Amino acid sequence: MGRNKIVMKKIEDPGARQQFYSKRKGSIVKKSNELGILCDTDIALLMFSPTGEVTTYSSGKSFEDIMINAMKQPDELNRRSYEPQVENINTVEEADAYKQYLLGAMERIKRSKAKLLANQEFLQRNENVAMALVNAENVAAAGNESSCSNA
Amino acid sequence: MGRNKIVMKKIEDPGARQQFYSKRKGSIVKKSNELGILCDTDIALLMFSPTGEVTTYSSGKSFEDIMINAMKQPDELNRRSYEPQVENINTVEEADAYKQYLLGAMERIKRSKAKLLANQEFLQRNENVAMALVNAENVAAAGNESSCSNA
DNA sequence: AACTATTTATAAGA
DNA sequence: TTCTTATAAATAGTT
Repeated sequence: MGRNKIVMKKIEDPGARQQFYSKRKGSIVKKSNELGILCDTDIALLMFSPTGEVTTYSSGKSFEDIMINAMKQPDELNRRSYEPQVENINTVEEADAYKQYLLGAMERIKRSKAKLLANQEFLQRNENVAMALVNAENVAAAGNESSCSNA
Repeated sequence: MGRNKIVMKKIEDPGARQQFYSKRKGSIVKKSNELGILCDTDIALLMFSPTGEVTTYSSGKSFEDIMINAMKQPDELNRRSYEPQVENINTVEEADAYKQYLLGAMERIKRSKAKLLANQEFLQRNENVAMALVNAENVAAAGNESSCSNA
């Protein structure tokens, strides 16, 4: 959208390419932000500049939260699963870095799960107490007596 | 860009919201594709529709390849690291699903690393052979003799 | 899904 | 780099 139509081909001049990238990146982030707000939905963007600098954008939630949710869903556009294409890891160092990331993620998920289990147990215990109270109430009602307990 | 300016606020009518999402999603994917081509760079998109359907787009490489590369880089826009925000996992089942994903990723990365190490050893061995040949060549040259070998 | 009046994005140029 | 402006594109409302 400008003085001339754009030609869909790599911009060879590095300066012009970087300039183009900066402008367009901004608009895509802007549009994504609008979409996230107007549709109240999760959007995640990840882009590399021509010089290798990473930009992420995520609406509301963190980028990885959105990723985690996506892993639970089938994918509409490209049918690939979210499996690492390991061909793209070119050195043992890169493999190790990714492994470290995964180990960290595992550790966090382990702690998270422990917390969830603890919460579940707590809720279950509360439910048991509630059930006991309801039963006691029923018995009491049947006997036309009433009693209250906060225990 | 239309008959009226847009109001930056959630579209409450579900039908209108879904329609808006479809239109805008298309343009963001289109713009991202253009950016990927014109700048010859990696772009990854992940969006949820208002009804929870996931769309991903990735230029060239697979979505997760781009993710893996991004994990090796500092992030410009949002300073969050790519750590799972475990608050977003609400059930033990979700935690287990994500754990299974991570275990799979670990396994694949392990195999990838083994392959890389094997390749490195192979290259190292070849380099040793090459060095030996070069040395032999130098010795031969010093003695003004020449010999060829394809071994 | 198609049509347009308008708004928005943006390619070139300053 | 930032601003300006002519023009291309996107798109809101409508059908």
